[in-house]
Amino acid sequence: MEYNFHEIEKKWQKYWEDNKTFKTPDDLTNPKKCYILDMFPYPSGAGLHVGHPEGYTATDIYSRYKRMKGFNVLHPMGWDAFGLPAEQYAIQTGTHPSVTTNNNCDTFRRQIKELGLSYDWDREINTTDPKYFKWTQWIFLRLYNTWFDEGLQKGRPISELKVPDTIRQLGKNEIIKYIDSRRLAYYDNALVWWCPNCRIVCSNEEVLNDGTHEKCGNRVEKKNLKQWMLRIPLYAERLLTGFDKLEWPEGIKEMQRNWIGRSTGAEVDFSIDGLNEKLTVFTTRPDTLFGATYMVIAPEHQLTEVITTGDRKEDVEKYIKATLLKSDLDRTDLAKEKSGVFTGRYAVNPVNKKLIPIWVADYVLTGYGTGAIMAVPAHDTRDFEFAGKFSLPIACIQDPDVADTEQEKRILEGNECWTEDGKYINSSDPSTGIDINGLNKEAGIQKITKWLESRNLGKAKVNYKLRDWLFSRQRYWGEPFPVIHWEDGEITLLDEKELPLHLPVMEKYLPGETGESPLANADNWLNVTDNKGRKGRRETNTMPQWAGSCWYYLRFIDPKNDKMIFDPGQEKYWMPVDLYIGGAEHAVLHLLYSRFWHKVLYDLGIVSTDEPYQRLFNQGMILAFAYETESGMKIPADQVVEREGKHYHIENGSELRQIVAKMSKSLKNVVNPDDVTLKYGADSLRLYEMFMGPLDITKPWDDKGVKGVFGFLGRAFRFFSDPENIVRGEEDPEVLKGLHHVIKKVEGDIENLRFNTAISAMMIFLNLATKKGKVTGETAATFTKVLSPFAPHMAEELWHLQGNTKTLAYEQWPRYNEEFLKEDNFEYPVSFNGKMRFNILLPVSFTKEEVVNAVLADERAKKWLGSATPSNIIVVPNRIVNFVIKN
RNA sequence: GCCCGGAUGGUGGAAUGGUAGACACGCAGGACUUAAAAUCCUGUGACCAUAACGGUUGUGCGGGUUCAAGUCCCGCUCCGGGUACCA
Repeated sequence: MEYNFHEIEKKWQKYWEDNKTFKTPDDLTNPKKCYILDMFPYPSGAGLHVGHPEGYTATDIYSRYKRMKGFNVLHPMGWDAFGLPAEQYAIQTGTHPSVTTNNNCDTFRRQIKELGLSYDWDREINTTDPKYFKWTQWIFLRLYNTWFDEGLQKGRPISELKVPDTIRQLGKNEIIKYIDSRRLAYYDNALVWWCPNCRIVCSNEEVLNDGTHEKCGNRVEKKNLKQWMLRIPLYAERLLTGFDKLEWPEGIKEMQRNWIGRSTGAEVDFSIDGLNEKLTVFTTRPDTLFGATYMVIAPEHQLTEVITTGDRKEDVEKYIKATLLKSDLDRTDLAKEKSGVFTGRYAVNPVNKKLIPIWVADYVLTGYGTGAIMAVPAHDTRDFEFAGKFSLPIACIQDPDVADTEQEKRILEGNECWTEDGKYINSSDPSTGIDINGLNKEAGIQKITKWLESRNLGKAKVNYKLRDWLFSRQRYWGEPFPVIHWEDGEITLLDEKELPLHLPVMEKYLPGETGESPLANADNWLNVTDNKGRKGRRETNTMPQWAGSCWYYLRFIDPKNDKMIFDPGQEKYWMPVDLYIGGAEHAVLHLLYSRFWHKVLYDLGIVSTDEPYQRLFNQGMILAFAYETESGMKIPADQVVEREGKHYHIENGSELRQIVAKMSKSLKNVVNPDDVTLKYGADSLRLYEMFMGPLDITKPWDDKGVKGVFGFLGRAFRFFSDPENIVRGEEDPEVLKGLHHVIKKVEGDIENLRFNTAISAMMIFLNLATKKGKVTGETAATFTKVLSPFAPHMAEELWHLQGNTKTLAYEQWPRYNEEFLKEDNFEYPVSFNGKMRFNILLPVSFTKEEVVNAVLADERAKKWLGSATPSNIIVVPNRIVNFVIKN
């Protein structure tokens, strides 16, 4: 029978849909459960590209396999549908973003269904649906009403926060201020990049070197905007320790650890000469205090103005202005040439009471530590560079552990920077009573930190790179904050019962010129009056796209519940997510934010697990071939012709190099899954996506490769659908061995997400079966089951042709029998000094001695051994024989 | 610069420290066909050699550990991703 994939695929997709084959079981008594999740997509107008089906196919195979293994499987799909493109389109055309979004979702849903993925479509969710974002807003209320108890390392309801009496005495305003300062969500000014042309806040990476916006080329400016922020750094420690139990790729854990950026050190207070202020610095090297010869504060530091003396004001102000104009990248670029100005003021070094000058420089950042540093040029490369440029003193306080005496001399004289370990010198002062001379780094840090703490001059301190999360956008198409700002300055949140707060319908979606969200123009929606006549305005910022994706896995558990965020019993059954697959581009942000929310919900008793995603896997990017000339000029794929495996320019005939690059319109190398499905069918697309290589690596799409798996499916179908090939009676032992081998191999490979080798094992079996020409009906049925997670349409069709009337989706996964896998003989590779020379077939039961004797009796061994006597003979049973000959 | 990942035939890739190149693409030859496509069969790392057998070499580069290294260790080169002076 010919392999008519179009007909087969249409037929079974309809069957699955009509019969709701993949509806999640309601019976929660089955102890075997598996929650398998894809990172849900943003439904762009461009439709699916071949990168999407990679992860989706992987989870689909895993889901189908787990069902056959008797698991209750939860495998849902939905849309992360808030986002800029729909809003931009609305600005241009006036079409409401929900219309665009729904159209895009329809396209995505159709395309995904055409791939035969076994989602439970009854659980589809959409982050832009008010029934969904009602609960996103609900979580925001929780964040706002939670504080972090550092002692218990746990989030707690704000009602449990004790306000100190000293604050209480200061009155209502101070109490509110205190409470607000402890909430996980707070409202504050934040300095952000603003593009006046696009009327949008830009991220650092969107701002180019020359200070222009990468999207429009216009100059951006720094703007202070009122923003919602989330105190994620409070959870830094929990986010770090949570990794321990998780089955995540080590590299991803490492990237998140680096992002959180824990560092230990000390905070040290410096008093300021002539002012009743102190300057606190964070340092990882309190041991180098004696080497601190100047200080630097960030231009944005709140004390900069106070510290600057009259005669220096002009210079400092000029410098601050210049800094504000630079993009962050610019600031770092100029870092090669460090810049800074003297404030005219001096600080007192607490260890020796020496006066050291205070400078302002943009290499010190406000966002990290305390925004001020003590500079130790002799032992910090940045400080060394800066001191060199501005002729500041360099005091070496550590005799370096270095063998090179010339280098040692340079370091001691302050002509070279030393950041490694060594023995302290010049590090004592009788007047303050501290002496660490002779100690090494570790001991020095300990001693001086203790000394600082005993004198109340500083304390040990852990610092994180992780910063507060800027959690608002000046956009229309996002979740509205359930927040009202009253005329008297009070901020209140809507009551739970008032949710969801809908987005108003508008005619114009353009943001305001001043950085205000388009919502500021929705007068009817915006202005509110309470029952006492007090006037207020709703929050006009909306939440970032992260909000919806931070918790969607929880809603899938009980997506239609309109009474609660989800049913706790069902949550307890399904959580945590057992397998989570998505692109590595979300390695840090999405996963970190999502873990943070989850931990807050856990602390509040809303979810039952501390971590959301037990096992994580990142699929690699799919690239495509592209072509370039000898000189490296890129040639669009439609201008390239292939002859005898080589590539030539269609016009001038010059030979081109095949390279691997990202798919892009300009290179004309974008692959659309619809084209592949049309030509080869969904099963072939699925199979090729998996056969290309390991799931986690970056790999190029090759249309020719699809032909390979298409050929395999065609051969398989023709062979197993032909009654002449299916016989009764005993199975051929070789076929039986092959069959049980493939069951075992595919099973192990699916568990380890190594689908490429599973497919090649199936190819090997098919090659064997076709060579034999005949298999039993039982073998055919078993192989059909093994193939079914990979090529489900074809497998259902074969299953049907084999006389079955029900779907095979819930058939039991075949069990392999080790007995059939046993070999009688093993073909030993025999090597001499590690070089393989020949093979010899011997019974597996042979002892080492028997093996050696059998090999020595072989003519070929005599040839390689010659007259020499082996000094050693290594026999690894059923693996290798190696003769060691010394010459 | 730093962090993470990678480098194996013409191509994608396979290989618990134990026969490097499974499986597939491509290519070459053959069968079928008036012909092509499709399908099927055979060969295919490179080099040397042959009537045939065979041999040498080979996993980015240089060292090392080991009876044995694509795999482990040290030092590099190049490529991809992330990040931007993190005190």
